[in-house]
Amino acid sequence: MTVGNTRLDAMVAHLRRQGHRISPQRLEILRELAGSPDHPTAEALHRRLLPRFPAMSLATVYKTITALKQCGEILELQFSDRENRYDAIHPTPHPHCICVECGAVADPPAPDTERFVASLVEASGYAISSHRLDFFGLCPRCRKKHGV
Amino acid sequence: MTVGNTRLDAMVAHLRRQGHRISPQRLEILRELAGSPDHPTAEALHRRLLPRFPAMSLATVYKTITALKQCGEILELQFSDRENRYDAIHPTPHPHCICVECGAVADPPAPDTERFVASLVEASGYAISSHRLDFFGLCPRCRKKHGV
DNA sequence: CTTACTGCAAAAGCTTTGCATCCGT
DNA sequence: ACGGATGCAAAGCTTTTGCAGTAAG
Repeated sequence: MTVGNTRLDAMVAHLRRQGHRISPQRLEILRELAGSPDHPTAEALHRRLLPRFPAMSLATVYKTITALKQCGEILELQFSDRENRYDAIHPTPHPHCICVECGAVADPPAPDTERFVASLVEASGYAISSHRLDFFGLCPRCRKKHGV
Repeated sequence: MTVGNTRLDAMVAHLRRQGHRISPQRLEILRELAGSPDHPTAEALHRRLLPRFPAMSLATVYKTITALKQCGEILELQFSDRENRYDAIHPTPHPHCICVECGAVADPPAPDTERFVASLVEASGYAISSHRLDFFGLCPRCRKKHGV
């Protein structure tokens, strides 16, 4: 059962390489991120770790996220009307599906993203370096509840 | 010189139809939006209108934006680390280019957006109703400054 | 040992809300 | 006249920052 540490190891290594230190709290935050495909919020991470670190501060979570952003080891999905969501499992830009009812965020089976991005990059006149592709709608579970 | 009022008229009509009233301030906010292809922030709108309405409150701008959102007559580009930007000229989802240096937002000559969106909608399992396609990079002007 | 990290509390930044008054319709 | 709009100020939420103490390397 030593599989699945790849992402964790990569994050730890990259942080160390950048001069960051790995405290027990930070290690657990990274582990939680590496094992959370649900694109958690900072608060959700904090909540999940409180049992293990009853004194952990939410600021510590944010500071770790800041370090990861600086390393390009986490993707931040910004929202102005709710908490940001994070994806440290796939830190490079890719499409997301966001439920307008329950807020769930998922990685859809991405189709020909490459081609689409390439064509826009070419036509834009901008020197594109990154992108964000969000799709809003009802997730499968909320669809059932509404019979849609 | 009566061209270009189409969007303004549509916004006014839609707001009226929803029971909203059109005050002089509100009319000017709508006019400013209809004539601003630069995706202004709420504060930018406020700033541009102050000469005409020295007592206008920023809250009034936000309240008008809220009414427009309710009517689907404005597109809101949310950000958590800077002010939201608004597009009332093209209120339906479409790609945007955002300059990571100066913050400029532009509508690129969109390519086959339809096909891309359709393919993702189909594969996602979500009942997609809307989307947001952002591309980040240097705008033409900032490219020159950096010789990129 | 040096310097980054932690936890707490305060601050910051943008958007929303409450309220009295004003004004569209 | 009725009920929405305005302006001001206060509140709200999420994220960031300052600081003294602690601990990683």
